[in-house]
Amino acid sequence: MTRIELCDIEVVDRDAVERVQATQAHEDELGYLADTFQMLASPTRLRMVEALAGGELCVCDLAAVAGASPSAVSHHLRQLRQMRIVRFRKEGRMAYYRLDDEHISDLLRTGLEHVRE
Amino acid sequence: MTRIELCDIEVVDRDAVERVQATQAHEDELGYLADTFQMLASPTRLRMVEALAGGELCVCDLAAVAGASPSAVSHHLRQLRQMRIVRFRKEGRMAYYRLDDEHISDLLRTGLEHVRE
DNA sequence: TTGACATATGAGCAATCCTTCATATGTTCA
DNA sequence: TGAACATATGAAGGATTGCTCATATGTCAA
Repeated sequence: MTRIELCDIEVVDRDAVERVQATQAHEDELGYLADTFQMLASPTRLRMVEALAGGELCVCDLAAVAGASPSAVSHHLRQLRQMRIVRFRKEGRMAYYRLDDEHISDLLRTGLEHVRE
Repeated sequence: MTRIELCDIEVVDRDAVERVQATQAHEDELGYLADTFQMLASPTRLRMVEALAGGELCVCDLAAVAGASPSAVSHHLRQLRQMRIVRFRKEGRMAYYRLDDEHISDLLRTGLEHVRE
């Protein structure tokens, strides 16, 4: 933990700061949450997630919808899998992806509402 | 628009692809949405946003809560302002920031639910 | 078994991000 | 007015990202 630059009075409202600090999520939880939002911070991945909000799709069709190469899409899918944004099932040589849970489409919908307001 | 690599059969389920394409958000909207999620994709900014979910704070206190320098926090706040994640009011030489609307705390809550499940 | 194909993955590169340092702006108070 | 201070901002550098290209894996069909 490096020493941080601070205002001379340190904090303006010490009570407010301590109240906030008491309720903050833990470090690792926040890091994980940041990584989760990072997954939604790319237009290509957003197109993929938006497409999957309508139902499962194979990698090939995801690539067509997202306007990206199957390779790029596959790289993205691995990240989305690791962050539990998507799940997939294998059927022969095909892989069908879907959103992991309803939180993801919630995030998408709320985000769209925000940018459209 | 560069030519994209495609599976030989082009798409597996043409109907599904066309159905999805018909309902996708527009390019600029998705770009804007991606930028919005990008704002939530940094632990420091997340701590700031989480803190502001509890009420308004000045830059100095935000820096204390986020464990970052006032300079770094100010840079982040400019971005958050530009993406309409936060609003602020000036009072003398102080600046008090708050979340722009309830969508932001919704995103935070839903995100936390997702990572905690 | 062999060739074609859907998907996955490693390396590498340009672009972007997050922070620090230095400095600027505007306000308060002595 | 001038010093102190809260906040803002530009430049710069190391870290991270998103893509492409090359290649690997596993499946299907002839």
